[in-house]
Amino acid sequence: MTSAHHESSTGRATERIPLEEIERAIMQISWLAQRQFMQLLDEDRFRITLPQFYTLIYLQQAGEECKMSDLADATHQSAASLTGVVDRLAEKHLVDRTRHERDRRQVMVVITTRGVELISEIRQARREQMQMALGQLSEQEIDIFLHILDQVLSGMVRVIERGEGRRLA
Amino acid sequence: MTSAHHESSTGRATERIPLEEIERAIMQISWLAQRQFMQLLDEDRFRITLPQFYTLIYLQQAGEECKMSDLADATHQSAASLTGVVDRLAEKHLVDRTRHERDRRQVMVVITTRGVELISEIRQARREQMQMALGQLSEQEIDIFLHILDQVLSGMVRVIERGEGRRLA
DNA sequence: GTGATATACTCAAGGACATTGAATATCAAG
DNA sequence: CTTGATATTCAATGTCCTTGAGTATATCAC
Repeated sequence: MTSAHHESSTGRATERIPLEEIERAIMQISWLAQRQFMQLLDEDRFRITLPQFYTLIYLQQAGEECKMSDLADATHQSAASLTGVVDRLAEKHLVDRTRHERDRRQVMVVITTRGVELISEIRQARREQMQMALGQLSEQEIDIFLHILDQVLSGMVRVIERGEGRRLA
Repeated sequence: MTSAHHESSTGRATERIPLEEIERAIMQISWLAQRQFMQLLDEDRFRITLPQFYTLIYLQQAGEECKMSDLADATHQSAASLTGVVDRLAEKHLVDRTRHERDRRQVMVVITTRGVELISEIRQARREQMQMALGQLSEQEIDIFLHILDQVLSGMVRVIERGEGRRLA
């Protein structure tokens, strides 16, 4: 799995369609990104998990307290699963749980100052890793890549939301 | 988390460097790709997990039996973790474990015919999802994207191998 | 005002997989 | 034969995923 283009460098007898190549590359990047990021997050200075991290990221971007149900939807986690994730984040004082001012069924979650600081440190460490990984790309390539990544991301959001809709049906 | 470019569409007071944007986009794509793929793999017709899938993919690409230690390295899983993953794959008759012909410490793993078939079906289903996600890209964009993805992947492999080397140090 | 229904979140059970450290079996070198 | 190294598995613990159920609360219809 060390080369994304391995099979294509062999004979051209079987022409590869580019979408398959992209599928494979995204698959490998997703897996590698996940394993690499797990290693980084497991360092002594951080000690959080991927689901915890993405939950914090969402809360930070939201800028204000969130409903558990919105947080679950946005991070594509089930409500049951998210309850435990937020439990562990609260134990680490990275989030606080509060009540909705009017609707007592709803639990609100907000990132703490400590949580914001942790996210900031993690992103700095990530930036360093990413710079190592992407250092060979030209500025033009970076701009094009970014533009296409946005479109890919939009497409993926549509697909996953459709999949979740189908599951609720 | 529904727009990869959300913050950039706000005021230009704080200029974003493209590497940060790429970092964020890759982070989001990784997370979404993982959640989306988990849903697909959990369908009744497949019923395997991400670690199981990537382990099978590697075995299929290897084309022959692999040592457990090589398989662990290539898939970035610990040997202890891989033992359980291979246990469960064997229970589902997707892999077989055999002995090394000379070195009895080594356990060899090979994908079965049934495993190859499952991988094939999953990739077909993935292709359909990816086509939905990427359908809006032009052929030129696809070619450029693929080219850059390969470079990104190579860079990430270097980073993760460096990280694992540091851990062994 | 009451009962029915829906919503929001949590709990419980079970399974998968991640970690660390130890155990066991085997191989190679001297 | 001994010693050190290697390969894999085991055990304990923690995290997170699922499904289904439980509890509290809000809304709706009459």
